[in-house]
Amino acid sequence: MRANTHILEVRKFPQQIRSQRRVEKILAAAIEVFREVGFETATTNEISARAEVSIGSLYQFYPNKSAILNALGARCLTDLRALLDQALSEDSLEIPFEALLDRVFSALHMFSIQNDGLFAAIAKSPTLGEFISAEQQFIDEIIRRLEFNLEHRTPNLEPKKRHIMAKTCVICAHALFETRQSEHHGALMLEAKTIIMAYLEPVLQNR
Amino acid sequence: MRANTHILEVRKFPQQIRSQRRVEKILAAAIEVFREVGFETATTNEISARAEVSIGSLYQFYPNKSAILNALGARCLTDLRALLDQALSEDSLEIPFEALLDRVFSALHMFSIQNDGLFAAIAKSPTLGEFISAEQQFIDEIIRRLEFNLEHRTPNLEPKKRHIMAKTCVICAHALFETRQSEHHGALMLEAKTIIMAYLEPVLQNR
Amino acid sequence: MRANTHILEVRKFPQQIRSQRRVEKILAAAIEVFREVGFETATTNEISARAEVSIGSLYQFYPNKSAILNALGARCLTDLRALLDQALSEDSLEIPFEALLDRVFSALHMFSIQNDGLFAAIAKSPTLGEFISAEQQFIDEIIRRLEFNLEHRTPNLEPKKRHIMAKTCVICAHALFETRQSEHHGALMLEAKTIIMAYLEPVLQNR
Amino acid sequence: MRANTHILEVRKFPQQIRSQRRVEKILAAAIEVFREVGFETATTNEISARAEVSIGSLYQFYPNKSAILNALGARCLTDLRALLDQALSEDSLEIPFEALLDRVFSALHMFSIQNDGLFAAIAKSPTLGEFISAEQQFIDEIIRRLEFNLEHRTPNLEPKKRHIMAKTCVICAHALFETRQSEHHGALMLEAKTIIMAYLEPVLQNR
DNA sequence: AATGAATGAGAATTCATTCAT
DNA sequence: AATGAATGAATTCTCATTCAT
Repeated sequence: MRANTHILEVRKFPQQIRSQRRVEKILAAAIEVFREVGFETATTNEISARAEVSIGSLYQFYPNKSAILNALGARCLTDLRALLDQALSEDSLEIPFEALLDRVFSALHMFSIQNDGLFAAIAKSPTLGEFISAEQQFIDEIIRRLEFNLEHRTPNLEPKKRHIMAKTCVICAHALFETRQSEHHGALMLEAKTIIMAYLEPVLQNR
Repeated sequence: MRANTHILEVRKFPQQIRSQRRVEKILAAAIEVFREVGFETATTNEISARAEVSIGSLYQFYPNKSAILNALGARCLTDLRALLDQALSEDSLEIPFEALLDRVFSALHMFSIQNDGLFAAIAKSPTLGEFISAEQQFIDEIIRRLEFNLEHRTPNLEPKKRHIMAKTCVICAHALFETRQSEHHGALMLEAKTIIMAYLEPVLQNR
Repeated sequence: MRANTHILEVRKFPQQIRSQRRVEKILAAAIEVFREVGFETATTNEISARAEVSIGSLYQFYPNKSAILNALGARCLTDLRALLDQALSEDSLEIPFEALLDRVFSALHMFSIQNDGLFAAIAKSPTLGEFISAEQQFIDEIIRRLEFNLEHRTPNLEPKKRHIMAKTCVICAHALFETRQSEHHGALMLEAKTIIMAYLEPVLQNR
Repeated sequence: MRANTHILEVRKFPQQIRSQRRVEKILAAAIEVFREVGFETATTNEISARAEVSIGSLYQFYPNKSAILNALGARCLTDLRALLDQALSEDSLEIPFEALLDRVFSALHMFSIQNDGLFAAIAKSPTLGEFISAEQQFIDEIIRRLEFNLEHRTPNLEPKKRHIMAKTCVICAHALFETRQSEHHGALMLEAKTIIMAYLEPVLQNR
C-alpha cells in the first residue's frame, strides 16, 4: 500500500486522477438523482451513495448541494458553447440562413441528447438563482449570437425589433426542444426550423 | 345549527363567509409563497402565517401541502376554461383566423395577468404529478381546440401533420407568454401572433 | 477503511464500539421512558435526550419509534429463549416435574428481574401488532415446550386437553409473575409453582 | 321551539333525558373507539363523530379524554359490584365452595361478555393512574371478598397466607378470563374453576 | 484526503381543547 | 346548551452539514 509511493515523481498524478474520477462519479450520480426526483427532493446522501463516495468526500468537492447543481450547469454551458462555436464558425455569415439553422439545430440536438433531461430538471429547481441564470445565460448567449448573425441578413430592421425577433426565435426553439417527455418530440424539433424560417423569411434579405 | 339564520339578513352564513375568506387568504398566501420560493421550499407554516391563519386551520381546509397546490391548479384551470369558452364561442369557425388569434391571445393575456406567475411557479414544482398534469391538461386542451378549429381551415392537411402544427403553435405561444420575468414580455407576447400566422399562413385555406 | 487496524491493538473498531454503546444507551433510555409513560406517550426526543444522543442518531439506528420497541422485544425474546434452553436441557424429561418447574421458574424469575417491568410496559402498548405478537410468541413458545414435556408425563391425556392445560398453566404463571408493582410479588411467584402442581398432579404419571 | 316550554313543570325532564342519551351515545362511541385503537390513539373528535355529537358537547360532559375513560371505568366497577353483590348474597358462606365459584364465575362471565374487550383495552392504557386503579380496585375488591369468604372455610390458615392464596386465585382467574382474543377462550375460562379448586382443596375445611 | 457517524434545526402534520356564535 | 371552526403546542422524522477519527 505504501510500497510504491516513492518510486516515481509522476506518482503525484494518481491522486489528481482519482479525484477527477471521484468528481465525475459525483456529478454523474447527481445528474441521475436530480433527474429522478428534482433538485429540492434530491439528497446529498443519496448522491454520494450512488457515486459510491462518502458524503464527506462529496462535501470536500462541493460545499453544498447547490454547488453541485452549479457545477453541472457550468459544465452544460461550457459544452454548449463549444458546440455552438463549432457550428457558428467563420462562414456562418455567408451560408444560407436555412443551412445555418440546420447546423445550429443539429448542434443543439446533440447537446440535448447528451444532457438529456438534465436541463429540464435543473430548470425546475426553484430558488436557484445561480443556475437558473446559467440557463438564462445560455439562452441569452444564443440570442446574442443569432442577433449578431441577423444584423447582416436583416439590415433594414430596427435593432430593437431585431432583438425581439431573435429572442422570439430562441424562445420558441427552446420550448420545442424541451418536449422530451411528450409524444412527437422529434417532429416538434423539426418544426422549430419551419416555424422560424416562416417567421424570419419576410425580413431576411436573401432567402 | 343554521336556526335563526333568517332573522337578520345581515351576516348571512357567517361561518361560510368567514371560511370562504379564510380559504381565500390561505390560497393567496400560498400563491405568494410558492412564487417566492417554489413549492418544495415553501412551508405550510409560512403560508399559514402569511394568511394570518393558524396552521391548524390550514390543515382543516387542505390535508397537506400538495392539496393547496392542487386547489390552486384546479382553480387556474377552471378560470382558463371559462375564458377560452368565451373566446371560442359559436362564430369561432367563421371569423378570420387572425381575429381568432386576437381573441384567444387576449383571453390568455388576461389569464396570464390574473394568475401572474403562479403557473410558472407551479410548473417548476418537481414531482408534482397531479398538478403538472393540470398544466399539461390545460395545454392539451388548447391544442385540441386549435386542432379542431384548424380542421375546417386546413382541409388538405394530413391529420397527423395538423396535430403537430397545432402543438407547435401552442408550445411556442405558451413559451412566449411565460416570459414574465424577462424584458420585452409584452412585445414577445405580441410576436406570438406574428410567428403563428407566419407559420400557418401557407396551410390556411383563406387567410 | 479498516486498513491499519492491526497496527495497534488498542482502540479496536472504535466506531463499532461507540456505536454499540450508543445503541445500548438508546435502548436503556427507551426502556426507562417506556416504563414510565408507556409506548404511545413516550417521545423519541425524550428517549434521545435521556440517552444523551442526538435525535438524528436515534433515527440512524432505528427508523421509527416502533422499531425501538421491536428491538427491545426481540432482545427480550432472545434472552428468554437462551434462558429456557438452558433450563430445559437434555434431562428435562426425566427429572421430577416439580424440579422442572423449579428450574423454569427460576429462569423466568431471573428474566423477570433482568427485564424488570419492560415486558409489562410493552404489553400495555396498544396497536403494536408486531411486538404484542412477540410477547405472544414468547408465551406460545413456553406453552409449546410445556406441552411437549407433558406428552411424556401425561400419556393418557387427550392432546387437546393437554394443550389447554398447558396453556392454563402458562397463563396463570405469567399473570402471577407480572405482579411486579403489587405487594407480595415474591410470594405470588412462589404460589405459581403450588397452583400449577395442584392443577397438574391429578394427571401426572409419577409425581 | 320555545312554545311549549312553560306548559308543564315536567318539561324540565326532556333536556335531562336528551342529555342522558347524549352521554350514553358518547360513552358507547368511546367504548367502540377505545376498543378499536386503544385509549392513546383514540381521538375525541372521532368519538364525538361516532356519537353524532359535536365535539363541544362532548367537552361539556367530560372535561378531557381521560374523564371519558374514567366514566367508563367507574361504570364498569358499578356494574361489577352489582353482579358480585347478587352472586355473593347471604348464603355465600354456607354453600359448597365449588357452587360459590360457579356463581361468581358465571357473574364474571356475564360481566365479561357485557364489557367485552373494554377492560382489556382500558388495561392497556398507559399512564392512566386513575383508571388503572379502577381496575385494580376491582380486582382488590374481589380479592377482599374472596378472602373474607375463605376466613370461614380455612380457619387454620394464617391470615397472610390466606390473603396470598386469595390473591393468587383472583389473579389467575382474571388472566384466564382475559384471553378473549385467543383460541379456546371458553375452555380456559372453565379451567379457572378447576385450577382454583385444585389449589384450594388442600386448605378447605369441608369440600 | 477520506470516511461516515453525529448533529440538530426545521418541516409536516395531528389533535386536545377553547370559544365565538 | 350546542356547535364546530380555530388554535397551536407537541410530535415524528428528514437531511444538509460538520468533524473526530
